[in-house]
Amino acid sequence: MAGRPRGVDDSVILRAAVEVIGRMGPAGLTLAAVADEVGLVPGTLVQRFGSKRGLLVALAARSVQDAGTLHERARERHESPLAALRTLAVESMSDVSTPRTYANHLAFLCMDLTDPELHEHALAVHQARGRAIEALLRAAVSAGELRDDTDTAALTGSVQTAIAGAGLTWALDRRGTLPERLREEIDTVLAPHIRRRT
Amino acid sequence: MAGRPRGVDDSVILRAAVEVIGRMGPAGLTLAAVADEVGLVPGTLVQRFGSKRGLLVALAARSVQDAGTLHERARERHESPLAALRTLAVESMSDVSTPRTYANHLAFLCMDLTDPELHEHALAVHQARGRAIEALLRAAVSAGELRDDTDTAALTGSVQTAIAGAGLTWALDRRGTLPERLREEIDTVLAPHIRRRT
DNA sequence: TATTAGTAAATGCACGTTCATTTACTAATG
DNA sequence: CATTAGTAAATGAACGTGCATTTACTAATA
Repeated sequence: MAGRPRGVDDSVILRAAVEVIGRMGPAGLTLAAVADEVGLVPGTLVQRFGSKRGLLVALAARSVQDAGTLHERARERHESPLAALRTLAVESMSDVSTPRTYANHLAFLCMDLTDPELHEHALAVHQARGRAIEALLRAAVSAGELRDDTDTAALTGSVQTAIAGAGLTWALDRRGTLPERLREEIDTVLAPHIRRRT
Repeated sequence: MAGRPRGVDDSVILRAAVEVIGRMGPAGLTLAAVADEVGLVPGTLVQRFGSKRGLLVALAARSVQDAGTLHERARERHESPLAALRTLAVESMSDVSTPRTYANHLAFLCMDLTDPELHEHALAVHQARGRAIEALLRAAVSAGELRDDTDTAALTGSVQTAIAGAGLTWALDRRGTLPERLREEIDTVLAPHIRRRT
């Protein structure tokens, strides 16, 4: 026997939480703020997720899923592997609109890093992205976009630190747009391995 | 004229605050925690810094000073410019001992980024480091360690994102030590510009 | 003794959480 | 078909806690 149907889906609540984090930062992520965003009351969120921490765990779990689908989509595109790589980097930041938004999301990520269970999820996201990047780099080698002697594993690490560094420095100096900065840094890292046109 | 002398200096309190941030993260940075660390009582800190935010501002101001002196020291060393650059990067992280510690400090930095006044300080630190890096890069060109045609301004940006990225990815995957990771990333960025031995 | 540093207790606020109650729906039953 | 029982979702008003801040007081110097 079904009871009263849910007014808002879990996914809507989690999206709202992401929104709140971007606007208010981790300290502003209160159950009241999230509940307000979706037209519920704080206690309801506790009942549905068990606790505030339960909501955070659900949020982290969703991030892992998202990272996976992002990977899928990037591979399905019919662009060149390197173009797909740049797109992947930019789209993985779809929640970020301003430097402050990025700073808030980053602060939240850091908060996760101090909690064992949440760190597991954050690491999973990071590794999923790493695998996606390396797959695209390999494809780029196969497609002749990168030199044959490219160490794709090492280059993957460089690309990831470039992406992370671009975001953080952008949050600090606030120059230009994030997509610009990401593309710049990625291209700089890739440059030595780009295959010259024959 | 002067009344009762202060039992603990401001600098000691600020150092304690840094310590607490590293251990507990921004959320754990309470006046009680800091006061406890130095053997005072929360109310005293409010009286001395005006408010909790006052303490944060003082902390940010001290970071700006520190960044400057770090620059000075790096230039005074009798090492090669590139060696000094690597040392500068490592020593600018002297408060960081574990990935978690770094994550906590980073989260605190991000917190600052959402406050206009604190962001000013954080930006000043970032720019001071940028100037130090560029000075060392220029010196490296003069000393023949880097190629003459090196675009030191552009390379400065790359080095800064490499440093930032190395820290963040290290906090995520927790592989190796931070100094190792920093040196690795910096060397990768510098590699294309290193002058071959004659 | 005048002045400043420090304390201890009190205040007020924001937050997560709990719980009795109400609402909205489904599934039996006559 | 109309009615009733059953159930899950949501509410709103508590409650307790942890925190920054205030206030009245004490301690230590010059």
